Amino acid sequence: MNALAQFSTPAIDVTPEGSDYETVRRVIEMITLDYRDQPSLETIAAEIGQSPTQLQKLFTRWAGLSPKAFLQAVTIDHAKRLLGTEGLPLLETSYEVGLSGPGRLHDLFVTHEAMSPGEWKAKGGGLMIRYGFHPSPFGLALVMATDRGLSGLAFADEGREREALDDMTRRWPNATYVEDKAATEPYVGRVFDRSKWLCDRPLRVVLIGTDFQMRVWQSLLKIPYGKAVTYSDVANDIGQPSASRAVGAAVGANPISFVVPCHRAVAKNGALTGYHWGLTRKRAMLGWETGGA
DNA sequence: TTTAATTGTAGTC
DNA sequence: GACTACAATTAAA
Repeated sequence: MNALAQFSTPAIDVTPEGSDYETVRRVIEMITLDYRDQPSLETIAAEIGQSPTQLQKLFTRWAGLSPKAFLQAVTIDHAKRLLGTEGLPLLETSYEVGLSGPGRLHDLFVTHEAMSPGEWKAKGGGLMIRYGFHPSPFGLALVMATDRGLSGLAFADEGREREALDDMTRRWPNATYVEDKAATEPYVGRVFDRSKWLCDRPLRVVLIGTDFQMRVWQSLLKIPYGKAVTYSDVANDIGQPSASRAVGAAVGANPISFVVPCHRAVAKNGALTGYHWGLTRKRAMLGWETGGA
């Protein structure tokens, strides 16, 4: 229970970046939710308690786009464009990776190892997972790592750290969890700093899930930066065209969000559908990538 | 816009 | 094992 108390303490201003996202999140929420009666920047600023100019600046610094441009970047039209051009690159690319091995997957150089639940249960029963909370451009990030590589990445709103932790530990109940910020910290820098994406040393991740989920995730890893695919595209890619619904479920179960670019999967009509850690965050990621590209 | 068809998971019995 | 509810869907009426 002591640990609990520690988590529930709302960390108000962990870092500048952390609180920035909180502000940005609210802005995105407002302009996307009430797109019908498009609140002006002034209205939003007033609501949040900041001056319009200040807000404008903050937002642009964060996303690389003005709020207006950002809004446009997450519209259906834009998503459609990401989908449409260049035919079907996803389907062309063949798997050059077996179950495990290095690969140039999207723009992050990632090596992934697959582990089935059975394997996990047998071998991973006593496995230790180190975790830690770190600030990220999308709020507080919960990072989990085994000695073989990154195994989980989740997000938490401020004060909700406990929820995220529960959500992740529930997936692999047999593991031992130890808080160890020092061990997880390096991953954060690597993942959220785009300048470090191209690097000679691959990022090592460990995928834990069923066979089907693994195929889905590997498929997602092939989506290039700034592109998007539909759930049925993925379903096609793994050879089960009618399983789009199941693909959705598998995508949602992805334990390493962001690294596995689940935010690049959209519905067929271009709309952004659900997201485990909040639709707003999905929009934020997509917009963020658009801005930096 | 509502509806029916669909598939892999996880939980229950 | 079988059965059921559920999920980031989709195509069709």
